[in-house]
Amino acid sequence: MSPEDKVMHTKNVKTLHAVQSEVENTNRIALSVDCVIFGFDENKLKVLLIRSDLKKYVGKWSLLGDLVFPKEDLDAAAYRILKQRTGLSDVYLEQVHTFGSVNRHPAGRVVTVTYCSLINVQHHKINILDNELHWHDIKTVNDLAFDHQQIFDNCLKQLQKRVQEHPLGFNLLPKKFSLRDLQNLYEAILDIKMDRRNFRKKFFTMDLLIDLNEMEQDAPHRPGKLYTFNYEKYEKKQKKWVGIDF
Amino acid sequence: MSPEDKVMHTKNVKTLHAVQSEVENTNRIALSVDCVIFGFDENKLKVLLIRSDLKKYVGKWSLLGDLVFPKEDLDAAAYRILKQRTGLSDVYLEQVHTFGSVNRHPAGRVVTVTYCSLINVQHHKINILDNELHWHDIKTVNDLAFDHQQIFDNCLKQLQKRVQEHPLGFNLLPKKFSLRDLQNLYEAILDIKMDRRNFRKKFFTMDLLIDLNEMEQDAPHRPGKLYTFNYEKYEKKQKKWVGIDF
DNA sequence: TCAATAATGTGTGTATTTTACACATTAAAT
DNA sequence: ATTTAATGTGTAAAATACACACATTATTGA
Repeated sequence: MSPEDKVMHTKNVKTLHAVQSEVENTNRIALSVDCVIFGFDENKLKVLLIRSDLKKYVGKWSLLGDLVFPKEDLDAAAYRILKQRTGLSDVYLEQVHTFGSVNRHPAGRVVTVTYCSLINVQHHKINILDNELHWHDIKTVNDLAFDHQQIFDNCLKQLQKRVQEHPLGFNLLPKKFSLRDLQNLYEAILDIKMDRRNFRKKFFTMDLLIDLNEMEQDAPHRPGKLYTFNYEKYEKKQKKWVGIDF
Repeated sequence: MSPEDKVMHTKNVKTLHAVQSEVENTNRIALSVDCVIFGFDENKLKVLLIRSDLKKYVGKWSLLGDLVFPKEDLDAAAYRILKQRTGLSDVYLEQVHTFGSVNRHPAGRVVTVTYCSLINVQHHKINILDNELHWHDIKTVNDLAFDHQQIFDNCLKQLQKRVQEHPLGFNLLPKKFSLRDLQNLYEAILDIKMDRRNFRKKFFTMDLLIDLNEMEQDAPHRPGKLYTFNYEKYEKKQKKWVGIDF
């Protein structure tokens, strides 16, 4: 060990007190969570937005968020927002990215942890009576307040990727759905058209849908069969995962 | 607009001042970044760790991190750590996840944004003279300080996934490398064995390696050809990306 | 210098997966 | 009963992934 090493090492051991003072003093920053809440309605992917609560951004829409309380876990804060704004618990929620540019918020330094949430629009339609909250077709979303456009774009991109690798999409559908519903969902999320026969074949081959032996009701034409996703079976099977491709 | 809307809307508009007071008052939290710095040496994937600087965790190893300054971007803070600890700039760095359990840090509430960095060990070997810093074979990493084991596991898992989808791995290799080097790298990261012929075929088919018409020097046996990654070509080609599979 | 060694470098056949594509069937609406 | 608009199904071709064996080359050391 060289002399410098000893110095470095000694210098580097801190008492808990020393660290506490760093943590408690000037180095603190406001922390928020912002939720990108997706829904699927009328065969369109939608996102729940609220009118901005800041004068500077009046007229603009923004994501749903709030400051994190000092004694609140990050995920808990995100769930709090969701519960507050949609009335729903037990929804799909996943952290996506943290945005922390110094000047991203006009009120001062606010670092925000962003979450992606997928909910079944049917389940909470009753809670959305006021029009400060609104479901926006993702294709029309633009010019959000703060850096929320960037956050939204980032989140949508991640959703598009993850929905192909994990069975997230079902969170956006009713428990019982037709294959047409499922395909419409994927087409809306990925913004592409797919071949109906190949799409069905894919999901049948996966063997993760339970045929409920029920039919759609009130279909304008020939009703399709209803399915539900077999989460139990999915959990059990671990996917082979090697495949370099870029 | 209905009467309720007006009320809600009005209620929700805050002056910048009101928000500023929220941001400035009690709701502030210490924020840190932690870097999981990977290297590749002796055909093993390694991670750079430092002896814990807290008495409570004395003897344990921890990731490289520091508090974020109030006027410092998150990424800038991560780069600062990297520069400080490895002497390197212009390295691969990517945000991975933010950990914010209330009790994750003994000194109080500290939320940490974690980053994954990939560096070429050769480039900085000279900088690592003191022994408070050490490269650990990832297979022997366990029982880190704080929640750093969880952070490390999370980061490794993400690396394993991303290295298959993007050309990250080359950041861990010298500019010139043999196909054997490349295969060793993938085998070390993914912790699997691969068929040499198929591995080569894969990369040749991708057509993203530039044959330098040079040979390895000082190989103990027959030397292999040297290649370099064609970033320019890679940037240009956008990958087809649809393939539901879970 | 020559034999032994230990790696590099290459090709083919098979299985699996993806893609393109068309027609019969069913229930609802008129 | 006819029309309508959807559901439901199969097959051939192409592309990709996988398993697998032998000749070649530079180094080493006898």
